Amino acid sequence: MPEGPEVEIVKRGLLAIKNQQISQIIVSNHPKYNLIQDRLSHISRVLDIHRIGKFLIWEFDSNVFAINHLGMTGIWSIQNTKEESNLQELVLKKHFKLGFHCDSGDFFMFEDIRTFGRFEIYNDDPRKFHPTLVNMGPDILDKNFSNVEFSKRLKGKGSRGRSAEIGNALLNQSIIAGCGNIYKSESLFLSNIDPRRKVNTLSDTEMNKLGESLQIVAKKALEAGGSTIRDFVTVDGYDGLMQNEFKIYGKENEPCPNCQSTIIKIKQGGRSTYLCAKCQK
DNA sequence: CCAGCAGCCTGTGCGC
DNA sequence: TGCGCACAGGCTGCTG
Repeated sequence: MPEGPEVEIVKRGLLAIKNQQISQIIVSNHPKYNLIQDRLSHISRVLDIHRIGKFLIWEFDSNVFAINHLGMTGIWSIQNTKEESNLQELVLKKHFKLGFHCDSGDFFMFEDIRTFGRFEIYNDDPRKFHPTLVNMGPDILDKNFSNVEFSKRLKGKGSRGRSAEIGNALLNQSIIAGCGNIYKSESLFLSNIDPRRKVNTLSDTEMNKLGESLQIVAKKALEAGGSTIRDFVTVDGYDGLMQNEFKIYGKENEPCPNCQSTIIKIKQGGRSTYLCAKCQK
């Protein structure tokens, strides 16, 4: 579901839980979740929530951490439960997975339709040792984003460079963190680069331009409150507006905003990719 | 080390 | 109205 900017927006909303007193943790019976109840039994507060790429890292008291990923359809929301019946209703919802009930009455609830999401408990900060997190590439929202580091990872370690298509490489989080299928198409369009180009054919100038474009698109998405195609909403239930700003994503058969030629849709690695074959070389 | 692919899931929208 | 199919914003683990 969400890419880096959407996860950042979710994180900012969730920070409302910081330092609240958690009175009750409710976990669904789903096999992916039913074991975490015990491992959360000693926690009473959230100290902080961090984002790394599309992952949220929850930092609780008692030295407990969680790796939380929204997958495609994970949704956090803040619900009011002044009446006990409200709470019962919420936890019975079909895709309810996990919830933190606070003394204030706030109920922080995680739902996940396709259960691609995760909430896994650790006794140390997983950013220090979890391979996926340790190897994460530069983040598209990082103010100190390094084009040098991005290019280095894009080129890979072999002398011949990567043979993957750039459209696929941008979904590799160890190359660039926080980019997903939508912003992939948007930033390649902004860079005038054809998604089918092999990474090892890109010039340094093109890589730099791509690095810049990724940041421009991500920043714009963040300011627009994220993209709501289907499921994404803020924790307060608001849709994003970035989908109204798309230049290319989802615009098959529509005219290119630059040159008016017809936008095409192709399959790359099983995913839809949109491009203007005239503008993107 | 790298590229490609199946698999994990449910819901929706389309054509027939 | 119902059925089958393709598709959906992501990641992991396996193969070669």
